Amino acid sequence: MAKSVENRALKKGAWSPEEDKKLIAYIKRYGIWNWAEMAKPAGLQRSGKSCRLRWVNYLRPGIKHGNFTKEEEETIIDLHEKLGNRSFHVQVVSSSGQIMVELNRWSVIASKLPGRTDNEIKNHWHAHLSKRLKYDLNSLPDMSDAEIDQYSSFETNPPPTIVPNALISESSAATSTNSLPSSSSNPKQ
DNA sequence: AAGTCATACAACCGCCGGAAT
DNA sequence: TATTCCGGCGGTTGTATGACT
Repeated sequence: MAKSVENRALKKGAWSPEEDKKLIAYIKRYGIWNWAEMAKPAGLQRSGKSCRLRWVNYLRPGIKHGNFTKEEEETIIDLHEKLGNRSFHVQVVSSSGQIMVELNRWSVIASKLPGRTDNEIKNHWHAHLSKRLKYDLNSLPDMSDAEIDQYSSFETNPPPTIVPNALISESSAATSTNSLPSSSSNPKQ
């Protein structure tokens, strides 16, 4: 199939207020139907991916900007610890039966923080929280490699991962707010 | 005041999975 | 069944801004 979008002369970099207005106006009028095709009639020389990212992360209604609260940071750290793997699956009960839905780490965390986007959480994690955890680990008492080997059982007892088959309702899956296994199911707790 | 460095944030790239054909 | 496209994600990069010397 031929590429449906002309990739030449696509604009990159920061979005201007005019571009934002164009995208918002187009989506208000026609809705989201195909990111790759929408940019051109919207008057934007942007890739579909760029438009989608801009909308999802900044222009979409309800997006919260600004500093993360302590509670939000704790939520991120807690969930990041639980969702160590890239993704997991949940079973969703729909009228047509059970279907499996894949949820990804950052989007799961974002679903727990209304108004926050996965990209914003990811950036905040890399910029702040990962470093903070790193420093916390560095503040642990000194142990030699031999001591670490002696007391660790990583080979036979790897860190726990999420048990994927949490049974959730369709309505809760839509917001993903109740789609995580409870913390009590995590052996680390 | 100017230059340098560190930090924060916006955006891009590459990849993958699902849907459509 | 195979192929192609689109949406979405994680990781990474680029740039603006502030702090420091």
